[in-house]
Amino acid sequence: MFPQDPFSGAPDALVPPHSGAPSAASPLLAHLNDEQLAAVTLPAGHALILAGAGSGKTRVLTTRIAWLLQNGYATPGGILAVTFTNKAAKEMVARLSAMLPVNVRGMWIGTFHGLCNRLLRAHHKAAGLPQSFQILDTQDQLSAIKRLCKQHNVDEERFPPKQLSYFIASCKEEGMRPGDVPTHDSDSRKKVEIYQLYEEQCQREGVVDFGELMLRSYELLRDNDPIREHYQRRFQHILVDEFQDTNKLQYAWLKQLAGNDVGGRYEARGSVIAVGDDDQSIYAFRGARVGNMTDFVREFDVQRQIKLEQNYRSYSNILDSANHLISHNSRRLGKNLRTTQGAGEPVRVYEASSDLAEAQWMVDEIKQLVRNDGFERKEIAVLYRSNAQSRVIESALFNASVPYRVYGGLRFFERAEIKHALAYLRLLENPHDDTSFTRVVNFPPRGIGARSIEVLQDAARAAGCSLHDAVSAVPGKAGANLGAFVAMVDVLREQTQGLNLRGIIEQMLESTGLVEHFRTEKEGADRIENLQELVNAAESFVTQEGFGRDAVALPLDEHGTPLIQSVQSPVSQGLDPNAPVLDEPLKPAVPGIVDADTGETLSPLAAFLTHAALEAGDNQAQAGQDAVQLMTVHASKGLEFDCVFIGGMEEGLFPHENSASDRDGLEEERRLMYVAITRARKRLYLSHSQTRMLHGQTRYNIKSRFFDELPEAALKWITPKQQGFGSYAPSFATHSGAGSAYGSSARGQFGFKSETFASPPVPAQKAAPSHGLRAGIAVFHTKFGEGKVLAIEGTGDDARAQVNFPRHGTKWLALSVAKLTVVE
DNA sequence: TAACTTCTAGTTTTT
DNA sequence: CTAGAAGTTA
Repeated sequence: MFPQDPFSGAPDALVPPHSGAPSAASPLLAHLNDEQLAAVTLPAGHALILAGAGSGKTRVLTTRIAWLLQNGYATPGGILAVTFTNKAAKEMVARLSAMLPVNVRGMWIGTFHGLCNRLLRAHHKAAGLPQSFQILDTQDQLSAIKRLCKQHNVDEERFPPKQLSYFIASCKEEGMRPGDVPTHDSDSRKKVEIYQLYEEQCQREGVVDFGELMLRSYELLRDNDPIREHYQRRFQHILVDEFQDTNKLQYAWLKQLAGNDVGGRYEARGSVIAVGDDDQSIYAFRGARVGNMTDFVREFDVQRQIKLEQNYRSYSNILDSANHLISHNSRRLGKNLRTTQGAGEPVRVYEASSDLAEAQWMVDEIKQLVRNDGFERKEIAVLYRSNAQSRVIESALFNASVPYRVYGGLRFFERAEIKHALAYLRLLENPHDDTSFTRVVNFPPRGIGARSIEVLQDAARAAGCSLHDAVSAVPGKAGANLGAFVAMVDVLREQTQGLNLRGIIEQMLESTGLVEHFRTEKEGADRIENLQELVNAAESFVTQEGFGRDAVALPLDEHGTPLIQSVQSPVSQGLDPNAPVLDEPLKPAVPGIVDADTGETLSPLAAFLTHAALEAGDNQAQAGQDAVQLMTVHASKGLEFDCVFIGGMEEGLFPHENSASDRDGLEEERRLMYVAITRARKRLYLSHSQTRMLHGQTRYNIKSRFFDELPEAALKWITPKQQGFGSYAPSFATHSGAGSAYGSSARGQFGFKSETFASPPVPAQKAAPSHGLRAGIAVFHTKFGEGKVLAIEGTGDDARAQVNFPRHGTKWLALSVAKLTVVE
């Protein structure tokens, strides 16, 4: 059945039967549908699982692992499961420990970055890093680059640090070191030069950024045969979640773990199972390559592909809408979700006159859903394409006293006061961390200004040492102040020797004067509270899972042979699903990260700092509250709600104007819409608005093209005929007032407005163009003044004109909304 | 050094 | 419009 034995060299006992009915008697496999069962009990070999939204993907992944263990096809140590987010990794661990009464110790389950971190700590020597290297987050990386630019007199106008940071991150994602980056002009040569300098700086300071974490561990595996082969031998079963989101480097990393390039031909040892959904690929903009899915099938010679198309989440009106929409994309692997649930409520579509009116409608609707239909507020989500849209909705909810929660703000470990505290802690670990040094050298203020720091930096560069070591070279008062700072940190380091993590942090908060500083600040109370929260976070980090539970990387001897043989204990032992679950608390008995060469463990402080960098923490408090959930569509991926509102369904917004120009961009927007729709279980509401405040200007948007790609039968337009009155409705009158152009005839403005505003399922009246406009004529707009019509497009409500205004540039205006008069 | 003013740009984002 | 950054002044 298989062209080559994928398990060559592996113990026979680990090979699942290539055929034969799975033991359906197992309670593990109960309640799985045929597709899921097939995926869970896949025979050895590589496989691609196309898991549609709401098809029980996580369940399949975890059950697969449990099944492998239970049947003795794998040992915990032979399993590596990789995800993108900490949340997904945690969920997998949680579900797995609920399924198996055995601890998950021994399995490598984590994010790409988390696993890379573990690998690099264990083999830091081979990777050329200090054991307690620190991790730079995006903020830290940017400030490191800024510092570098200043030092090397880089013109920040021509090379904005933000752009450089993006450039460096992209290079690393492509697997390129400075020497590998093609250069064509002086600009790109300069960028590569800065990239090189940045690398040297990081190396000197003992820090790595997120990209480096991936790239360095990829290179570690690639260039170090014993280490690579050790892990290849160990991980017989590799499972990858959200495979459609992997970038080039992550895929290459997986290939290193799974097998070798043999004379241009790729031979994978273990079994790689990639789970993903090409229709939910929404991160191409940050380097994700959906193409990895087809590459995987080709390069791993994948013999088995399973589609999970049974959806357990949504009613069919919602699902039909999703299917119909996504069918407009080309280049799909092909998948159609189905459900056994009924049609459910139609998808409701609403047209508002303004963004304010749209928000108000949402609030009214939400109140009804809660009051009349008994939905919980936390089961109602409002999704939008871009963050700017949340404001109006927030204020409408606020004014109506509806509790809400906005996702996507600053996260706990990203808060300024927390970053300051962490910087001090880092300096305790590594005095040469110049990024942390500069962050807190004058915070709280201690009379060390920009001038002093400049002098210090020059001295450090001249001596080729860290800022910490260069302090003594700075003369005068500045030098004295700097000396006092360094002495304070050094004393603190002495004082905290032997203290536990909590003690270290409390001592630090005291000695550095951080808490004292915020006591005098007006907004300081919250910050002090957060610092207290940091102590709590450290406390629970030590006592809870996380620190201590993880697998120990097997130490290797100089030939790369494991010093401790992986334990081949009878796996069946303790795997009886009916066995009582041990409820002994997880103790930090075994340190999580061990040096493979020395057996040295990472200090609790270093481990906590790693944790802080890799897991920025939940954003915003009151997570448990019964509050309406507000978030971008991107942030909603992986979540589900009873009721979902998708606002701002307008051309230019969704699909976004920056993406609508090329096909790939538009297809990603469509996938984004697909993700948004499939979040809903029971009710789905779509809305668009005729006018919207954006960048301080009123924009007139026409409704999204995506409406035309939804099945008419599943939709219901609910815009009331009377809607559009009151203060929110833009007047249809011309600039000279309601009376002149249309007149307040017998028809009355009510009748007139209702027809104009209500958006019936379209083509009802396809009357001749009533606007009387054509290209070339001059028009007047109340806001923009006089302009010239360049083009007309569409009919009826969709009609819009491109007008060039001398003062405001060329704009597309929806004629059903914009106040245009023909200039005689 | 800190408070104040002016300027500018403005999708999506995890690790 | 409005947040964040850069520039300016006491």
